[in-house]
Amino acid sequence: MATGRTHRPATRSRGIPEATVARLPLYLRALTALSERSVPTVSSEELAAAAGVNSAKLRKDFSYLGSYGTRGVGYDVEYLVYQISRELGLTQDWPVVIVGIGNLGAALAGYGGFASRGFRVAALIDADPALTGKPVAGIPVQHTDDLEKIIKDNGVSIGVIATPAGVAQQVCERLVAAGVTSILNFAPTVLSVPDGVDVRKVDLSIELQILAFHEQRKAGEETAAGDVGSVPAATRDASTDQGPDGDVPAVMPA
Amino acid sequence: MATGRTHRPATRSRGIPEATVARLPLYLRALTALSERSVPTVSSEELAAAAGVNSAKLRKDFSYLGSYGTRGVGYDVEYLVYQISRELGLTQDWPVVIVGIGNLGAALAGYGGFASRGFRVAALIDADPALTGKPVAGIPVQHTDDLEKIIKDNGVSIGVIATPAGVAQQVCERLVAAGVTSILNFAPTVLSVPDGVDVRKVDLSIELQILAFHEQRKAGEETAAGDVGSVPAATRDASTDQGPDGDVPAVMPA
DNA sequence: CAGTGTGAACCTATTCACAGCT
DNA sequence: AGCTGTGAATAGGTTCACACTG
Repeated sequence: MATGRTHRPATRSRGIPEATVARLPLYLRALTALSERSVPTVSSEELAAAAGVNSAKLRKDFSYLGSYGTRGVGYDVEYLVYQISRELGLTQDWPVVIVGIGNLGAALAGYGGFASRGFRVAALIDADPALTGKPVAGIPVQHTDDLEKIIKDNGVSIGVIATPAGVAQQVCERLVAAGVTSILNFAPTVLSVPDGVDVRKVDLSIELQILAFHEQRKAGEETAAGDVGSVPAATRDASTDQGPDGDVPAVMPA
Repeated sequence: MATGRTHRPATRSRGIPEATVARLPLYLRALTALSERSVPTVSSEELAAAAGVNSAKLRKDFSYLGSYGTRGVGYDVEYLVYQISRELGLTQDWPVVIVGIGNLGAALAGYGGFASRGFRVAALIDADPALTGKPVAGIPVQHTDDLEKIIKDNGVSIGVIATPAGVAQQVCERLVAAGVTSILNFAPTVLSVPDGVDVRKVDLSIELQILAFHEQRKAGEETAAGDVGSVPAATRDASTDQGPDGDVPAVMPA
């Protein structure tokens, strides 16, 4: 409990706001779809609609990357795909380990989203000896004892924790000690990490609770229904980010 | 432009800020742990540490709920657990359906986080007839054909989408048409929904990309120690950007 | 013109710091 | 004395609206 690291001194990166970074993957996905349909250019309006954001926000976001559009025309799809990929660091290979191969870990291992876009599952790790050697999604599970060696041999800097909450912190510490500096945490617990390590968390139960809050409110307001102007934001979608560096972001479960 | 946006105070009713709502589940989890250890009271400092936030923020958050603390003492654990639970709507039962029982859907069905705290998996739904009737995590899978009936019979207002991206939008529309007003989306696609429906998304690949962004920057800064100056966001000129000109991608994840 | 790029206004969230209660 | 509750200050993010450009 000693380290109550909850600060995020992490140098306010020059440039790109965190909220923008969190949306880049969204733009990239929309652009990739356009690219596959061989669409050559898009306007901020069209792309924004596809990504579910408003166009002013999108233009502002892109302006942080540079001036990649053409006035009167729009953005070159291929070019933007490349620029965003580069900005996100997806032009390189990111080996990832998944620790905790239960139902969730196994599902993650098989998830296609990993394979695409530069992420590669370098290893699956679990503490259960019965699993050791058994292939999950085509990858043999390795034992926790070898965690440090696996991390180092594969040059892994991103770790995914899908263990029970009770062991998440200690797994986290071993990952960090072995050299991991980014962690995606699916365990329902707050991880404390040293400065310089990023943690993002995905928490199903938190997401449901947030939905329940709004759901309850809707129910309560039915009576006070005032047909008046519709609620704002059409294509509104849930917030997303909030993930400063080493501390409490809060989003997505799984 | 064209869009006649009727500006409207989103935060109707005395609103608890969205950012605060997103943290309440975190506090609740920490408080529940304290409760189980029979700790009677906590200070904002202690609770904040357990939840991984700073104490001023926590106190401010609680102040939106009312004055539930005692100056000079702290907060009564049990009382706070109750107040937050009530605020989040967890004192009632929320039947939930999961649509798409693949690896992920099955993992979600088995996830303990559901059971606790008022959420109950009312049904599992999948389009594959081969799955129909087969129990997953003890619950028999039902066929998509019966989706509307299931929603209505169970009074479901929260739906979880764990289908492939390609069918997520249409599943979403059926859920909404049947009466669901809150959706937790695990499919990597942007859902568009009518006003009044909340969508929260959980996207593994987005999270990884955000981590990759920061990871890349860490690597890049190892050399450039002094990041002092900081370029004014505005007026940034291209001279400092890595020249994208000549270098053509070539290898790009599709 | 159509559509980008961006200052400026606006809104939301975090942090500070201290008055006020127990 | 200790700790909450909160106005005020600050920082961060979004939206507006329009000058400017291809």
